[in-house]
Amino acid sequence: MTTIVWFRRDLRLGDHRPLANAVARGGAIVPVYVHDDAGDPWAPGAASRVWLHHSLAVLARDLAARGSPLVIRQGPTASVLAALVAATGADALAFNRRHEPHERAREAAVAAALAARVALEISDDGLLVAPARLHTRDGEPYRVFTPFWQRLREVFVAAIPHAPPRRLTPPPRTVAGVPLDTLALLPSTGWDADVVAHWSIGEAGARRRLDAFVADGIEDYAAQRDLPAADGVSRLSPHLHFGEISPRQAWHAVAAQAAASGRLGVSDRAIGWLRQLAWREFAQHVLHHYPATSDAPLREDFGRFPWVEDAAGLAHWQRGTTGYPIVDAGMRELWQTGWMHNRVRMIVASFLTKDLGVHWRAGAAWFWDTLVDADLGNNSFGWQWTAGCGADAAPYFRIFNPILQSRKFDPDGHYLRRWLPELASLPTTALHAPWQAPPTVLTAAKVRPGIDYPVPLVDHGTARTAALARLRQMQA
DNA sequence: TGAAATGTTGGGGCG
DNA sequence: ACGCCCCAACATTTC
Repeated sequence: MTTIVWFRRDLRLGDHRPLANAVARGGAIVPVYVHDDAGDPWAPGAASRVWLHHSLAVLARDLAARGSPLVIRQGPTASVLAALVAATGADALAFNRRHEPHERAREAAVAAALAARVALEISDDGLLVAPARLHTRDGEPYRVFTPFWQRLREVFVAAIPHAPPRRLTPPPRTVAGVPLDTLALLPSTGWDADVVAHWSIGEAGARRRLDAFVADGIEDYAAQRDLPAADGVSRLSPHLHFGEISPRQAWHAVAAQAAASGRLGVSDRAIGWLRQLAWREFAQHVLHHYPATSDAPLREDFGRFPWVEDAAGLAHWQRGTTGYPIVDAGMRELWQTGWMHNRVRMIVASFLTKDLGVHWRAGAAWFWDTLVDADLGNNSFGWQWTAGCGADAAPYFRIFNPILQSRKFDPDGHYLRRWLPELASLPTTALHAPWQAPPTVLTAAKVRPGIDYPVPLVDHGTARTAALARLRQMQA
């Protein structure tokens, strides 16, 4: 009995059903990763590739330590796996589903090539609940979050996650693979060192972060989560995207912490974080049911929205030189760390799609390349939500005022000063909108408008009016 | 998981 | 003392 376990975005040993089932059944296990970007319109971006490299390295080390090394191969997935089946005489192929359109196509190709030759054991550990299990009374997919969340809480049963296997039986004959470096996931220029330094990539690091957050952070989450200067969010998104922990493990950790502190259920404050986990779940389900939404608006009337061609504006937004400090701080945090606080993601996304009128796909593409947690479901969902064309979307007219948001959520300016050192000497009153400050204040802080820090790309009031006019144009 | 525009109210300055 | 106005504070509606 030999099982091939095909690893994808489930780069962990704990709470991994394909692996746990294979171990329980007995026999040899061949862990495999197949690198196959050809033809994938949403192949991982630069930041994701960096994370993937390091996460694979950790997984390979952990698998080797348990007795069956990771086999890395590249090429068309179906033929690579077929070759492995032939070489190992495997009886079963076990893997976790993914819900991106291109990944579902890969799964179909694999099934077509191998269903007659091996048993296919397909799990869905990337989600709390399989998409087919959650639907409205009419049998339709949910398109509004609140009823989705209520139903999810009824359907999902928190179970104790599978423990990681201690020992894996290798196949009788060593299976050849390629070295990880062959995949060339890392950039040649070395920009990735700064990004990697901000994280502890891999299953053990993910577990530590989850445990630390549940122990120390979750009770303050409701009060801190919207403050980008605070260390108030879990920062688990890249670990969840790559499957270094599962959402079930995350949910269980919260529930176990509640039980350990003698509560009957999860506290109201911790529920707020589980709710965020459910937004992730919702985004995955939406992409599953509406696979075109990585590229096309869910709301079809937005198909004729008059987006603005503004290459220069887009470039300023990407580089963090819009002249709006909260926008620029966020974009620089993204560039330097591969991550951005979610409150700031909403602000920068609103600025791009509404103040500049640039198509949400341009923003989604930039995030895709620069975020270490880039995830097709979450990214497409989030951008469509902001643009007003997605599921449970903010009404189009809900336009963020970057100055008010900045004053409200970074009142002391710690976040702005951290990412915009050229403004650090400004008094807090002037920090959120430097162009409004008296010249004497700017001079004293050594800020020359247009030289040390850009003047605003647009006037928000004017830009807002123009954005509302574009909406009326669409509706006309 | 908005913000601006508009409406309402009530305290206080002032003639 | 009274009416008038201003406007902050808050509420509602509108985008």
